[in-house]
Amino acid sequence: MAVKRPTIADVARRAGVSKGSVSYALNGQPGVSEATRRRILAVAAEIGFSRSSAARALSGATANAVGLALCRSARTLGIEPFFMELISGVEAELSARSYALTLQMVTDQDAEIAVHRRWWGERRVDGVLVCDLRADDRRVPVLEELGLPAVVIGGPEGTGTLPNVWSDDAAAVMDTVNYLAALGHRRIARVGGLPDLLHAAVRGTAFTEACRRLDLPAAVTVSSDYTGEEGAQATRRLLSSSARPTAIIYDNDVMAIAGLSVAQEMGLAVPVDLSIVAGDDSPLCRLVHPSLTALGRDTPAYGGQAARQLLAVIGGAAVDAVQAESAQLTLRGSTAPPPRATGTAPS
Amino acid sequence: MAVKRPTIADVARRAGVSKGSVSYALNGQPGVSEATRRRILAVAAEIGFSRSSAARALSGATANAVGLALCRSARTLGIEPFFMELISGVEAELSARSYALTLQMVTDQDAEIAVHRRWWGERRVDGVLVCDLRADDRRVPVLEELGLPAVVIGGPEGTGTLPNVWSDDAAAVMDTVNYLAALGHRRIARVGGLPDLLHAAVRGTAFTEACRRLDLPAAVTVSSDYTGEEGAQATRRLLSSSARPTAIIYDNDVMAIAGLSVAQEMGLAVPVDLSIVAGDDSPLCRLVHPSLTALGRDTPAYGGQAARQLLAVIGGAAVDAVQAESAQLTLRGSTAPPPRATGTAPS
DNA sequence: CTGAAAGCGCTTACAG
DNA sequence: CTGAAAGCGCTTACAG
Repeated sequence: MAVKRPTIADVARRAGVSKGSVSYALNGQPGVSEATRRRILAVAAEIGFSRSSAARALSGATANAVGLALCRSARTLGIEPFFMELISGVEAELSARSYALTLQMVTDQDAEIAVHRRWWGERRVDGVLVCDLRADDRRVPVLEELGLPAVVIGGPEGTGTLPNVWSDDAAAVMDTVNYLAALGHRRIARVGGLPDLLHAAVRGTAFTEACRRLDLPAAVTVSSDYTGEEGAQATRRLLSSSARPTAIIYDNDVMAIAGLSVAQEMGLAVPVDLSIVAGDDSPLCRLVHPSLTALGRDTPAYGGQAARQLLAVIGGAAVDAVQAESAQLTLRGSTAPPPRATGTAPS
Repeated sequence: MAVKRPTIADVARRAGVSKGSVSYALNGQPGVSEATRRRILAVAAEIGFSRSSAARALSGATANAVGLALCRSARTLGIEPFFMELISGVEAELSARSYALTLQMVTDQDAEIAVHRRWWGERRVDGVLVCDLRADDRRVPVLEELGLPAVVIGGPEGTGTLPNVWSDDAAAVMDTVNYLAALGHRRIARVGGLPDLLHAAVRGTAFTEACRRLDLPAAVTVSSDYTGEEGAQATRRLLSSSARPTAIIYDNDVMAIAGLSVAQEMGLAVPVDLSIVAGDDSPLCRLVHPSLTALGRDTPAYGGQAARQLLAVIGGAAVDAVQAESAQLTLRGSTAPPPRATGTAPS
């Protein structure tokens, strides 16, 4: 038996006040005495009243919703812990402030832009979060033009006038290279992510630069799409080359796990013959044997930070870029000094 | 520079018709000539008009949104491909019909019920999807009472009058046990999920029943919370017991991977000394070495099915339970006949 | 501090 | 087929 939804008029009638007073009481605004406010709130709670989000949105208030469009396939999203952890963090922050999260999957940047335009036209969301920033990202100017509050998760470059939350990926990669070099590795390779993504490019540049500084030869980077398949394929190629690397850095956890399997199939022991570092830490890295040394950070907290910033922008605050903590290297069982036999002899 | 959002009045003015006509044209309803309809749609497209979702919702139409509350921690959600794949499937179906997905994380069933009540009161969603059905699930009577359209992902028992999408978990488990028994395994154990969850209970019962029919001794089930930690712990316990199982069935993929690592740590070769079956298939199962034999199904399609059903309920259709395909066993490298030495001698 | 009223942008009977 | 108008449930100036 469907229940009838109470409206603000029901509350007003039962409390013996006008609808306006109920609204003021609910919004915590002046205009009602403390006693009246209490009575109104009690009545509202008693009859289980919630204000219609549609009516609130229509009368000029906000939609109380934030949008997130994700441009990855179902399979990639499923297997990458990163996004779900990010979403969890975002959502926790939003729901604490009674904001809803509206999620949409898109297939490409054009579709995402269309979604943003539609959300804006429909007034469905008060603002959006932007992931996977690309070089000359076309979403940025559109959001600027629309005036739709937005926060970029990424950067610090390429965000236009939009505020952003970012972490220093370059530093994290350099730390990793330095650590491997300190162990004695000379031939370090990297399996990077989609080269179009700005953060992947930043990491790639940092990797090359770190290797150059340490005077390491042939800092090979192979690009991939973050899937296990491509991670495995890249690993096979690297390990079959004449100057086989003694350490490989992967841009995420899934590829690192795939790389570990490939090494094992090829009869290489990890970490004795090959060291592996996963570029994202997640519980997956502790599941495999040996467990993987990984670059980790608190992804839910990162998402929460972005959500807080977006709510501030929506609230009209002037918001600057926020730098989150950099990823930290957690040492586990997949890294060790290189085998002596395969070390490059000093010339 | 923020752009002004066009309203239906802007379209009406430019097209030289009334607002009512624009509405009819946009809704594909009779009341406008074909020529007028075309002109109106052209104008709407030209000025980038989208109807305000708030205004539509307020004037009696639907919210065009569907809600999903998830009761798992950020970490669990992140590492379990199942939920993100389910969400992807749901979302793909919804966005094809211009419905939004509103997502919220909750900590327990009370919180979830509160969210459902609030969504209903706010008219924020037109219906909800219900996951992780429990015995005597308290969400069911609440949704029935509110009359909020809902579809349960699970069952077939315990769904009350709510329609549901389910797959035959019992059959899948029985298939698995039969397969392992056919390989020659006699001591099969199972690492199950949260015993409160109805589908975990169904699988547990099916497992016990299948073992009984095949006259297998000691069909041990250890319960867990689906995390790698508990999966590893349960595996250690099972493999340390005097009558060590020669095969273990895990209720998801993450625990199976954790179990594989534990076996390797304990010096057991998979599948020579121990066979492993993962109760969920995902790309993770192909990443590890050996790859895992797994019970798989098309999870995005399952979510899509649920979404279609919910949209039908929202549309006022009488909707029955839908049975999705059962999970199918995909044979990979983690299953083989048991070691002969450890087989139970015929008495 | 309180009440009556306009208005947000749609949809939908209701007359023409 | 078309137009004028009421109404959805709120918020918020505006008088009292």
